[in-house]
Amino acid sequence: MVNPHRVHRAASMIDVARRAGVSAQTVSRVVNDRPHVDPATRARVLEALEHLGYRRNPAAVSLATGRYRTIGVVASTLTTHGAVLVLDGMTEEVARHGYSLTLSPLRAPTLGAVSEALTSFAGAGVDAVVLGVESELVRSLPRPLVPGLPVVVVDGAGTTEGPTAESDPAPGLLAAMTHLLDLGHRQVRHLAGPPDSATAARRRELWRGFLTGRGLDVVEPLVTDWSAASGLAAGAELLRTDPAATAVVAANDQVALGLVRACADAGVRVPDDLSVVGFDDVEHAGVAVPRLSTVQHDLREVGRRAVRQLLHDLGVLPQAPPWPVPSAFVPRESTAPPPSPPPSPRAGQQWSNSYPGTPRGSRSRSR
Amino acid sequence: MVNPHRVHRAASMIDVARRAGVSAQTVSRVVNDRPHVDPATRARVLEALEHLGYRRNPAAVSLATGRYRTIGVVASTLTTHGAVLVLDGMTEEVARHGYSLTLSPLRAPTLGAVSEALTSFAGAGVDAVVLGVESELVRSLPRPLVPGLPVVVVDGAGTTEGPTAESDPAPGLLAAMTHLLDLGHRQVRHLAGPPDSATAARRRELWRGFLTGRGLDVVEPLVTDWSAASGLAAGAELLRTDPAATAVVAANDQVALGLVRACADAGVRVPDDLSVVGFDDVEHAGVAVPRLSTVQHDLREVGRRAVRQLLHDLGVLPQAPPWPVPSAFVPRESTAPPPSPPPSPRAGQQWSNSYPGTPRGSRSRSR
DNA sequence: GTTATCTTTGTGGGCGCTAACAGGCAAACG
DNA sequence: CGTTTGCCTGTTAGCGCCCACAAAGATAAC
Repeated sequence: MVNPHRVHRAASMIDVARRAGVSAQTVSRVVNDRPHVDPATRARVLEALEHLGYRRNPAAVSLATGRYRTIGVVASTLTTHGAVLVLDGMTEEVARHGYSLTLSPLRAPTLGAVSEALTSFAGAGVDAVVLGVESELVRSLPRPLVPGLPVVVVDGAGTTEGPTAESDPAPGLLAAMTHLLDLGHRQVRHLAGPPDSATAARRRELWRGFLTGRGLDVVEPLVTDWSAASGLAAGAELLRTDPAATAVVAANDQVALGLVRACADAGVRVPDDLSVVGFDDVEHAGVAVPRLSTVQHDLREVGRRAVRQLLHDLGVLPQAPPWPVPSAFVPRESTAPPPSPPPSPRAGQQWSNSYPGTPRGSRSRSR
Repeated sequence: MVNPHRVHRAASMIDVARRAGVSAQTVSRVVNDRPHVDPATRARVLEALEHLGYRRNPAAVSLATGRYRTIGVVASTLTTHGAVLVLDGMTEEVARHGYSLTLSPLRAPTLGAVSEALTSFAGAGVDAVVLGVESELVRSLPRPLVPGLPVVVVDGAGTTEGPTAESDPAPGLLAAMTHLLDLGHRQVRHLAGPPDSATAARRRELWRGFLTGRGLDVVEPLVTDWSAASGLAAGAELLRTDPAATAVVAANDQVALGLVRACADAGVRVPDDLSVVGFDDVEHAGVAVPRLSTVQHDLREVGRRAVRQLLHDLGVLPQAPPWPVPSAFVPRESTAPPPSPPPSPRAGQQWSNSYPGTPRGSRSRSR
């Protein structure tokens, strides 16, 4: 026998061609929906395709074309809800165009790990890459990241080269600040994200700019790592050291929720004693006690557009998507007027080493 | 010129072979770390590999070997935190073995969509598949799902064929129930997950079995879709229709948190008036107000083992991982003794059409 | 010293597909 | 009526790698 007996070998183009009485090339044309095939021939080929249950071998296609129809994702971690939403949006969009998504984990958020993941992708079956490393360190990577490999950085605010896939915190955050000021707040603090995060920096500077623009007090923000636990810790410290604050804008919802917890621990009522604003509008924000006023942005859309951006860079899509994706403020229950007429912005009024959890002046909420 | 000038073509084995003065086959042997290569030759090849920055072409390898070193993931949606953790664990484990993960979305949780995703994977560059569709419908798919394609169903409790990748809710859930009974609760209700979810069924039956085993009252659980919103709705209804309940075990944390919100809306204090137990121990459970007592299980580990299971099925790993992954109860603040001596289990004491939000007998918490 | 065995290396073929080109044929044009 | 143009189809030559086998030399066995 010429061909050894193989169990369950999938039908190849040759098999289909044989059955339809045409050449493999014609089958290829039909499969790829290319012109210059006689309708009758096409019908015969389609029948053979169907009958044999033909599925093209992606490895062979990739080998012949040099294209993989795959987009790689380098994500520092899937633990933040935001990253997941972006990923979900990418999955969705990618499927729409017949592409696949390949995940590469990145345990350590170091430069070496990133460029290693990048180069491993470079030669390894990926046409483009989404860099989901929200950290300033991406800036220090040499550009272009990988020659000939389109890369889009998600939320890499401030990178000079090319568009970055991100949502614009300005509309929502500014609306939130305006809302707080309209309510009567003059002491609006910030619980910032990690120092090396471009996203965190963006939100922080928006907050700072707004306050200085109105000539209001800017107290250096406490730093968190985006987590609820660090929000709790930073929140407790803020309550202890800065009793003048009547409102806090947190870097994200988890931090805001941690702060709410810190308030509960300290006997500070939200929103009666302290107004809290989050960022992201995670699912839980809408059902938390109290329901969290927050800034909403469509991270799934960011993921979708990131894919479209890459597909455009690859010449698959004629149009690049617009950037950035907008955001909006969603007022809920965690914001209210300040408890008492705001003290005139004068310094030196801090209690140091007061007991944590000291209850502060409370008055019933009036709306 | 024979070869047209190409920009930036990656080095192939032939290029490496030429530089090292050997044949491509020898390079292949070195690259794949196979024996029967002279140490000196190996060194020369390694040098050439390094110098040319060689990376093997995965498409060519796959074409030649028929293996893809890739595991496909069919996930109904990434919106539940649990699914994300499992995915994260898989990503981690897969990387450890030099495999990749490919994502396939599944918008509609229908039989057709699942088998379509499955067959599309079958011919399309994947050695094995993780089915992350937590729904009974998977049971009704014909077995084997795809001939010659190892498949592992995550949390597909009750499927007869092969091991399913899951955690065992029993230890944690039973400990939680015991904890509630020890506290003095006799009216323990359940807010169940969706009816077509095997996971939800498992938890529900564990709850029911425990109660009937002790001769306690079993009130049919209200149904949710895992979301906080549905937990809020079901929670409100439970508070309205079942005032005898002193404790509720929710299908997951989101539902539990929704219930807590419903309590806040209705003026019911947690845990003073009602004890609440969640399931999953999501990040927010630990900082919620009150901190949620919940059942913790290592979903990342489930993901890791799912991959190892598949790798074992493929003959890559000699040992299959143990199943299931255990769970444990984490008591926190949302559970306390019932507000008053539990009424004797007698029926006919329901208030119908009482006002939602009617405050119920409260007493200060005593621990 | 001769034969068997092992190690080291190379050769040819093929995985399934596509790109580029080459014909054949019909219609359109001058 | 010859030629150009367009459509349809097939041929050839790889893409980069791995498998089976062959061939050489080195070593061991007798």
